[in-house]
Amino acid sequence: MTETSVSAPRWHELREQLRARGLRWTPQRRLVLDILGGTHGHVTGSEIVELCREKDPETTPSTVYRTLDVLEELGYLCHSHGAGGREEFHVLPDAEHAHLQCERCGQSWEIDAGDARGLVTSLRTGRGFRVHVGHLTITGVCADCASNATPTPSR
Amino acid sequence: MTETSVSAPRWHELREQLRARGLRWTPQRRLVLDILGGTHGHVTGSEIVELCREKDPETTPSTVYRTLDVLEELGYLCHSHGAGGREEFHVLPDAEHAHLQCERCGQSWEIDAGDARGLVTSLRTGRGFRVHVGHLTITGVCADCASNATPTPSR
DNA sequence: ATTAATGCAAACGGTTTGCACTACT
DNA sequence: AGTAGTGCAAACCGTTTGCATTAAT
Repeated sequence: MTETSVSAPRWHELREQLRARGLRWTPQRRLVLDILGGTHGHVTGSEIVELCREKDPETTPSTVYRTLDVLEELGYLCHSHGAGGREEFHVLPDAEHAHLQCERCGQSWEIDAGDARGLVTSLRTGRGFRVHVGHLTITGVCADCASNATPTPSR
Repeated sequence: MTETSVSAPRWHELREQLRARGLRWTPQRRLVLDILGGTHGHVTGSEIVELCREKDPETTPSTVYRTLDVLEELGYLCHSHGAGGREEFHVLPDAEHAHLQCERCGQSWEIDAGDARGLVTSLRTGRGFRVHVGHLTITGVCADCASNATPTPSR
């Protein structure tokens, strides 16, 4: 009942969802899902490929990307675009959260939707714009970097 | 399009800034600046290349990108990463603004920093995180698309 | 037996780089 | 004259695609 790993219990769900659509449960898909279950925040596509290769060096990028597409269609993931302009995926959490990313050190944190609530509701009531919170990445400078006051990198 | 562009008056400033750094004022840089002066919101790097080519078909991508780098260093521009993961540049406005972008229709709007103020201050006081407002792109669904209720595109 | 999914290799698209040449200053 | 900037072509990197093959159903 209690989940030590997030991915294991989700396999069942996923297998069913795949079946329901006439799609298939393959070792490669399982691996990707497994990797994703072990990640915390964002991961870029190529990082996922990398991680998969650590477990199975045979892993092919195309398969991984295709799997990510499927997982996103099924609503297991969503992707956004990070500071480097690369695709970043993250497992959909129970509550959608936004991301905070430091431009200096590159670290990122999740912030819960409540932190953004004011913004979200004002945009919705004011303009009818529905913010996709899970897609929201806020960049800036984190507390550590701000106090260490390193000169801003040019790019 | 009437060319009461914003760029002309800025040429002087820019020339001086370039000179002050021992950098040079070239026709290519002028062209890029000219193009940028005629844009409103975001433009991707390749769009800028494209636009430059319309005025001068000889335009080379590398030159454009290098110019954009210089302009950003000088503080005339900043770039962020849009929905397609491509680099998006925009001329720095007097007041920094954030961007609102619709996931369905792709349109985007500028929102003034005030709209995001609650978020910005709460992150700053709560976590010491300084939001880079000009870098903030909020995605979601705009009023029109929400009412037309088109099925969400897969990607 | 079907036909979805894989693996490969090649293509792609935006961006970057090395280098010889050009042209601002 | 000196050196920043240009143009070209090739490299790059992450991602995508076509196609023949494999394997889940």
